[in-house]
Amino acid sequence: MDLPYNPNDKYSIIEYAKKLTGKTLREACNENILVHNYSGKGNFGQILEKYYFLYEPNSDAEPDFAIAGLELKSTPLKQLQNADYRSKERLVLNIINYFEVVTQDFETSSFWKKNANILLIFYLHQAGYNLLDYIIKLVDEWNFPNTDLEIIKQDWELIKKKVADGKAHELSEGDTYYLGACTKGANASSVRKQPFSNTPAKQRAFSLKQGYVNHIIASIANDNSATYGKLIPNLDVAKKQTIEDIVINKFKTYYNKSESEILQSLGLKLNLQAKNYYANLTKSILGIELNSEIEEFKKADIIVKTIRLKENNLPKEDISFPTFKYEELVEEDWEESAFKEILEHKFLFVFFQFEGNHLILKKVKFWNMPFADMEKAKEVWHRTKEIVENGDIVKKFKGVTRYTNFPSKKFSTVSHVRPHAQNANDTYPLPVTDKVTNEKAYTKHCFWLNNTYVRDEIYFK
DNA sequence: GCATGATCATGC
DNA sequence: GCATGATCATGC
Repeated sequence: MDLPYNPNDKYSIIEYAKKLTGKTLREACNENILVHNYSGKGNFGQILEKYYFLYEPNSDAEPDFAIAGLELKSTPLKQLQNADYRSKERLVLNIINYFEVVTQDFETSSFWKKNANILLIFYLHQAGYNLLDYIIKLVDEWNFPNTDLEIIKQDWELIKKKVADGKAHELSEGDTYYLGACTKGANASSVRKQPFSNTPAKQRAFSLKQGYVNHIIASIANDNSATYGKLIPNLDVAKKQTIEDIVINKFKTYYNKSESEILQSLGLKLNLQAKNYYANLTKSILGIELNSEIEEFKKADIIVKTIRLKENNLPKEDISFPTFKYEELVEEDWEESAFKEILEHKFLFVFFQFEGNHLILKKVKFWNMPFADMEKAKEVWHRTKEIVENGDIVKKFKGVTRYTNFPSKKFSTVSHVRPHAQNANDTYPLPVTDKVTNEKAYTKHCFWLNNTYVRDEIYFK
């Protein structure tokens, strides 16, 4: 069959692909597209392959254009209030074959064979639109810069090691920096065997973190609106030190110094009242300009939390997360819940401790939630969902309705649910009317990490 | 002194 | 106007 491009020539493929820019699938493909019978997630890509590139979708280990060595990926964008584009999600690459990965080296791995050179098609996802009418915004090839590739290789090695240790079922996206092991499959019961344990493991795929995809988007779109400072300046450094090594080394210089001593030795004057005070202090210690973002943190979706410990080592406050909408919570499954999504991130904790009125830098710690604790967080989430579903939020106690049934600190060592609102009248609608109050809305709440959990499982470990 | 509920301040 | 990080108030 005659193709409108040469599938053996990378530049011919890219040139043909770029004609998609500004178009929808409906506009770019012939009318056969109207009888497509692809449904469910991933069908944008399948339609693109069959009706634009004119080959049958497959699940080969080879790149989609094998001779040209090019893998085709289409992935959604979302648009921010300020009109900027961001990735709507992580970029899912090939499935991790647990039996195969432990026998491979990175350079000859099936991951690298398939994904060394990717042709990316970014389309704007718009709620309520037929996917044939999503507008394709950006098209270009992507090659990994060598410093990024070094980190991706380290991530790949860590995933391999976890499988080799018989812990494929404990994999988490938070384990790694740029390359994640994300769940892939219809639901939590999509499991498969692993080589060194009898415990079935969830099906997972290699994926690029959302923050990394944002970096790709900015790079392809030549968007230089944000400035970045690097922790890792070049490949030599990347080969010798991990992100973690570099950050901890830089902070170590200031361990056991007070905030004012740190500011003084950095020659820094910061507004203590400013909301970004701690973020700026962190940047300064890491040698990043205050008006710049930390490139590696952005790419790895790292969440930085500054903790102030009391003299007895207990964090002064619990850690809050964004409020949840009751109506959305009851529609979610744990696996794709907003709470789990946050807990799957890599965190950097910066610990200060009070000595009288002074705050002393004690240590920094990279952390992601261990598997067993994630299971405990899941129980808190399930209990919360159940309470909302049953309209069972408000509890009568001694005739007074000032308590809720939401899981408190007694329910779990890991997490609890508390208000997080402007005031008691700052509410979200309830999917089920509360049985006690007959109210159809309730004060905004969120999940919190218990301060005792932060002390025992993050600070002391 | 902590758990729980409530609220504030800043910045986008 | 609201999300986010931070903090306060009360009662046990």
